[in-house]
Amino acid sequence: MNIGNAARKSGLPPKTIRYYEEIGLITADRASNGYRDYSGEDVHRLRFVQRARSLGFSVEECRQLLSLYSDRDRASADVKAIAIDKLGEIDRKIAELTGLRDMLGHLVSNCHGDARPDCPIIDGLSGRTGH
Amino acid sequence: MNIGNAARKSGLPPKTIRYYEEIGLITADRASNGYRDYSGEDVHRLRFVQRARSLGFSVEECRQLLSLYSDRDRASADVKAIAIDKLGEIDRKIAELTGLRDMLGHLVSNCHGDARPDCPIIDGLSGRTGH
DNA sequence: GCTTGAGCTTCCAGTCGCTGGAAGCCACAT
DNA sequence: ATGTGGCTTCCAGCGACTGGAAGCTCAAGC
Repeated sequence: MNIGNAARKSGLPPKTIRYYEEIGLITADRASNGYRDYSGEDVHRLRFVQRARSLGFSVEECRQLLSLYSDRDRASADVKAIAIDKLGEIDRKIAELTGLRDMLGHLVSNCHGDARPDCPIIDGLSGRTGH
Repeated sequence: MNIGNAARKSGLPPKTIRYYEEIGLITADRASNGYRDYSGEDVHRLRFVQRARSLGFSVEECRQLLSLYSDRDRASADVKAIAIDKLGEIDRKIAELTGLRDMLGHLVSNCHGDARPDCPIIDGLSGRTGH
């Protein structure tokens, strides 16, 4: 199967698939004409990576997960450990963004937003509290 | 004031301050020995950018905000528009991360996490539902 | 058989926002 | 005089792609 097909089936752009090969994440066979040739299993791995990436795993984590995925004898605990780490990271990120949202939301709601130059958002950013 | 001092007062590393100068965000005077020389107002701007960056504004947005910050006659509505955009972006990001968290959390809680190779996380990523 | 267009190949460069390191100048203390 | 630390410049690299150029291959239409 050509790269375009594999791209359609995996949900990854061809460029990205070539990049993954370049960094040694998922390498394909080559046909006699030099084209990359993807098997069903290759596509499976590509989709696996696509899903893992969209779940926030880094490419390096995908590499780990792929090797765990291929290892029929690995313990589920190994996988769970990685996933739990990731979960904590996501939680931290959500908390950070929520704090950020509250602060910015506060600034926005205090800004009258008209033609006058007086602006609590700018004041807040500049460190002046306005009190 | 030397760059090290400005760095301490603004909360930005010297490297970052030089980078900001390189991209024309905040440029400092030069002393006779070639050292960058920061005024109190410069430090104010640096801290302004530091805060805006930590609130999730991109460097380009900081550039806009800085020009609005320096413009005594701009309308607060101009600033508010940028901030509201950013707020929507942050909300979208939070929603995305929350969905992600739920999905990954679901996978994790279904994984027994012991020495057995059977693992719902891997199965979930590979597209097999397990039903 | 020839042309056309799409799809494939490689390689190089750019994105964003820094960050690290090397090489060399400058300032101040001992 | 010597050391130490801070300053300067420039170059390279991070992560994860993405865009573009130049050139090869394939399938279809005439």
